[in-house]
Amino acid sequence: MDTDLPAKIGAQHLPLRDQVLAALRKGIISGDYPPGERLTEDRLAEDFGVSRNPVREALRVAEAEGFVVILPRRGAVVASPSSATIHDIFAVRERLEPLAARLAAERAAPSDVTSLRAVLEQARLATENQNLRRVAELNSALHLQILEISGNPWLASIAKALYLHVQWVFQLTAEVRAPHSWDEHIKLVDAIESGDGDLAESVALAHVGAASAAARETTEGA
Amino acid sequence: MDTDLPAKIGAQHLPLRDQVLAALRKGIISGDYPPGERLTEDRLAEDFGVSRNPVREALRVAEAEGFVVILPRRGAVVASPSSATIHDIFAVRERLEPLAARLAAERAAPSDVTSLRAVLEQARLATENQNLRRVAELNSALHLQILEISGNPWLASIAKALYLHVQWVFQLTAEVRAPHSWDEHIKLVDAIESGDGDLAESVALAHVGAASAAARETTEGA
DNA sequence: CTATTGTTCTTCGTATACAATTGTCGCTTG
DNA sequence: CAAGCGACAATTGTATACGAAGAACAATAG
Repeated sequence: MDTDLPAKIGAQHLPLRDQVLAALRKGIISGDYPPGERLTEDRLAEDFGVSRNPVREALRVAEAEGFVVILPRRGAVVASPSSATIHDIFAVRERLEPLAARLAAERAAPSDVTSLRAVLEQARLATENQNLRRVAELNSALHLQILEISGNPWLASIAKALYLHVQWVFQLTAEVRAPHSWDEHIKLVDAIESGDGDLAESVALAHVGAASAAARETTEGA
Repeated sequence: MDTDLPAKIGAQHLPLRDQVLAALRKGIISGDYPPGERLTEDRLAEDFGVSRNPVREALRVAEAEGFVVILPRRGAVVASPSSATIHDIFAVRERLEPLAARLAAERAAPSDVTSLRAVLEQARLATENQNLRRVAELNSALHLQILEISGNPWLASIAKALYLHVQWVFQLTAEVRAPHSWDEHIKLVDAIESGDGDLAESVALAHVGAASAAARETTEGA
């Protein structure tokens, strides 16, 4: 059962705590560590084949990111995203993603646009091949690229963290919504290429608004 | 030279790392640890009278919050907020604070409003007494209370972190701007009390927009 | 049968010790 | 005299050890 993460990462000389943090995030998002699961330091240390120190540091960051809650002297448990949490996260996203789209439109270099179009093209191919997993990956890549192009590291960092949580919830609810966002993504890239900030912002708002509504719909009953 | 922070905090049974984190944040914001300063773990451990472990965990969180930059195998240095950083932070704040004001207006209970008015009254007294430091504190308290009233913990957490950075920069540039925001704060609380989300949002936008412009003005040359 | 108390056990919090790496200073050599 | 090489010192990365606090469970008394 030993995950033996150093083998996975390869010869990269990244600090262990970063590898642990990445593995922990992945384990939580993928559902391997389901919400409410107790995460004792010893257990994680054994799972990852490291000592408790890197685990502790990773847990502290995971707490700051909202993936786990740490109770003093009680240990860490995987957070349980409620429908209220989803609602709150989307409320923030509805403000930040449009801002990112606007900034991206105002700053995008031609190379940025070609890069976005490349992702779009790959997504089209993946859609034809019914490879939903790949489509979801490319959707994430598109959003993350737009955040980078915005040129605002703070905005990118915050929105990225929120996006991770959205992916987590979608994973838990087995929601996909990949085909639906297809047209919207094209329009979004078009708007960014045009350099029209207002247009990009409104398109992004409609896009994230639709996703928000869909998320509300699927999680409201939970 | 020993800060001896446990004595300051008192009999509170908070984990050491949290006390270290708070002291570290305070030291950075106050300017005791100026931007660019190297923060070796041993030095901080000695400054605070604890071992390196709590320091390491605090540094990790401080890095996630953007107060320090950690280079692998090179150690931590206090971040150096550039004018671009200020610009980026305010760009995000201009979206989040108005959202918080809107939500606060839509959710505020009468007790919340009386609490806000109490802060406002204290601020008025402090202004009369020329106690600028106290006025700044109360300004912070007002903003933080509105964030809490919004009822969105994610929004509150993110905006709070951004606000800390704004305070930091204002501290570094010796900017005060306390009297200016007086009228705006009254209008903001009025809007929240009225329950008009649109109004509260627009007032907050004008408020943070003014602060943003002032910040740009003072830091642009730096 | 239930409630309360005492004990045990798990788990965290902190400190100390050791290994690995990197930057720096000095020396040598072209 | 400059440039490169090597050794040393300093600092981080990781592991291990010990002490303390809280929770769970069992036993006993009412």
